[in-house]
Amino acid sequence: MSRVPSDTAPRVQDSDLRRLVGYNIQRAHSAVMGAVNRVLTPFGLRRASYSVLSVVVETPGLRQADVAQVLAIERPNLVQIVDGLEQAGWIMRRRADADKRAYELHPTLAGRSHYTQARGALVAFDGRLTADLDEPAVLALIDGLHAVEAAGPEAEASPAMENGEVRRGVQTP
Amino acid sequence: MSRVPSDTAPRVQDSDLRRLVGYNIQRAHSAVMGAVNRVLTPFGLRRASYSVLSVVVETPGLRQADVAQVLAIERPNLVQIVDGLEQAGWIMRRRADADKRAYELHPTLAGRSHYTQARGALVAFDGRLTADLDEPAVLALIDGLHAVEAAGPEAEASPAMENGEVRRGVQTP
DNA sequence: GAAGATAGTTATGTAGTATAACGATAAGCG
DNA sequence: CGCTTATCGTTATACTACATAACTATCTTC
Repeated sequence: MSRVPSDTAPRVQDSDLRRLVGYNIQRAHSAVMGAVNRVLTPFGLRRASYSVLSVVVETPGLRQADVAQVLAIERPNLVQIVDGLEQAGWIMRRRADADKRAYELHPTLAGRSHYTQARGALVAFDGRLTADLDEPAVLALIDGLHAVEAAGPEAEASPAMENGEVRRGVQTP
Repeated sequence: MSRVPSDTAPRVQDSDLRRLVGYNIQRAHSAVMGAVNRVLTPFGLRRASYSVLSVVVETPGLRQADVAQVLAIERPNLVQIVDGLEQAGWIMRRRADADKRAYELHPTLAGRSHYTQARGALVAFDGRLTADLDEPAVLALIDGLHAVEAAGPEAEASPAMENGEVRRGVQTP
């Protein structure tokens, strides 16, 4: 070891990026999601199917479009997820009497039980993620993430995109 | 319109998921990253290439493997990113005299300038993401994300709890 | 009853990321 | 020294998540 720049301190070479909330979200996301999947895999679930099962157990009778909106996923992608959950016997599609196009989603008994078990494992894992934080810090973290999520769509309207065009090269690296 | 189950309040149907830090990270991530890309696109950059350019400007002379490690991306994926940045004239590959296999990455003058401009736009956008939070809240958010990122890999080890583990954080009733 | 909107579905595309394996060079060890 | 093993950059490839267009059946509206 011991080559290159300054061999003194363990300098962090992404300190510029670390000031960006978005970069920290991305790093935390990629550091955590693989592990979440590995927690859910033994239950035959993925992140998306777990979240759908959660919503269906929590609020039975929602239609697929409602679930898609709640979870902010596209309806086409929801179809296969619901297929999988239904074939596993954890939820049921029931035609809505008010609207013969729509399906209401209901959990089965097995689905409720299975969700409870998976949730136990996932909540335990999630708690370990924040083991180094006290409770106010965890609440501040969740609250901050929620605020960022809410601000996300609106923040990209460029209010102060003054003068000069910056683009020079036409590259796309 | 107005057909929902109980038409009283705008009930949140993912409250069970909202207690999970991981879920909030995922939602914030998907709410923000598209916008980040749209901020960077006018500069001919993507999230990954921006982060590489940032590290190369901040710490010139790192080798590709070092950059990959700093950014937690796989070396194969770094190759095309460096290709793009080099073809755009923003960074250079320089053979390391100590190791004829390795390339040291250095920013060009144009690269430094371009990075400064892109960073301006991105920092402005990132600030808008947290416009609803005061500064302590932003610091708590970043700190919490960093803690989660650090805990991520270790948190998935054994479901078998070792000795007295203090369970803090948010629990389900 | 016709026109347009909506629910679920199918097919398909794209971006991000991960893995295996290769040639070239380096480092370790007899 | 010569052999083995490890590392650097690279290529090719695969998989996952996510997004869009368009179809059908039905609903809504006038």
